Amino acid sequence: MKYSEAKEKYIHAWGTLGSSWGVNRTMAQIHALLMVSIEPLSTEEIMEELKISRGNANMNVRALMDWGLADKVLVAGERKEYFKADKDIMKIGVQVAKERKRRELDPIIKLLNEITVVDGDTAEVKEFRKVTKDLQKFAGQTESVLDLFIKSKDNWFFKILGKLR
Amino acid sequence: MKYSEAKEKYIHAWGTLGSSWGVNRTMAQIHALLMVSIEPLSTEEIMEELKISRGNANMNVRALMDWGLADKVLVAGERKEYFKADKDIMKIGVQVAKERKRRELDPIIKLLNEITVVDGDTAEVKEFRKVTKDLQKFAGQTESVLDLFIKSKDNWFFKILGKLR
DNA sequence: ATAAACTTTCAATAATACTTGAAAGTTCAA
DNA sequence: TTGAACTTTCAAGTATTATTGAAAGTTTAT
Repeated sequence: MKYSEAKEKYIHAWGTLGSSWGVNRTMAQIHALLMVSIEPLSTEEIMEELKISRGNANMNVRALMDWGLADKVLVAGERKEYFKADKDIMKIGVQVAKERKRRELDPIIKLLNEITVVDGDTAEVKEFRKVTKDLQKFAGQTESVLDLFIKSKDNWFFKILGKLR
Repeated sequence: MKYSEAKEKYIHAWGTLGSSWGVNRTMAQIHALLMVSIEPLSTEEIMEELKISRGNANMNVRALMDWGLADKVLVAGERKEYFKADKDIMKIGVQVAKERKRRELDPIIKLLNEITVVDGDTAEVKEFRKVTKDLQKFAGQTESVLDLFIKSKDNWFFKILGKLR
């Protein structure tokens, strides 16, 4: 397969995957682009490559930096800002896990803590309490796993997987 | 907290969570509703409770069944269909993992297999190959973990977690 | 066969999310 | 200070996705 074709497919696919992961398409595409480029890219270059506007490029590059998935790179003697992505896939995984935990799991845990103290003792309320307590437990376990993953310096996750098989 | 308030918050939150998980809001809300109700619910009851149209209720109930998260229940002597959700949170987790793997991971693995055979040996192409191979490896490992999780009869995931801490 | 009870479909509409591009803001060298 | 080089903002426009509701389809009892 030709490089240009492969690159295009890859960027496109990454965008699609991103959208089913709560990350918007363009942000995922910029990330994909930075992942495979050798040199850091400027906003101009990103705009050009992905055929997007300046505003869009700017917003999504900032979002990537928010997520800890891209960094500014200053080139000596240049005013322009350049951007690069970390290419270590495990680090990316950790970053994404961290962000999603913060944005999604944490609020859910907070909510569950609030609502499991619902008053009453009708069958309905008992059932509600049972279900939400189960969810709370599950959320707690998930949190523990994610915390371990996030804090892991090396790759315990897959080391364990190796032992299991 | 009053039951009605707690229930409302819970359904609302579940809907929000759902949307950042690739499941649409209404589908997640119907699921939340079925999770806490003691009896199976009819389309009418779902419409009433969530203030949604018949078409919407019907479509999303079907989607839930597609995902394996809800089942039809036939009540003797009734024409109407009723629906219930499995309340075992681990089973739900497994179902969701299964569906998402099929819809998201599988296509990515397929794509990576295609594009890692890109031809050329410029620095650019070499980098591309390196990055996509890493992704391929990561995707493969993720697949293995998911498969283990999906096939697990009991809860190995958290048993191991227990041993780790 | 008919009709009542119920479910499904789908074109139109509404809601949401994304993108643009030009104007405003910032920084810095001279 | 000025103005050129660059970045950020945001209102308006576009695209995408979800929802409605009425009509068409299906099933079952009689």
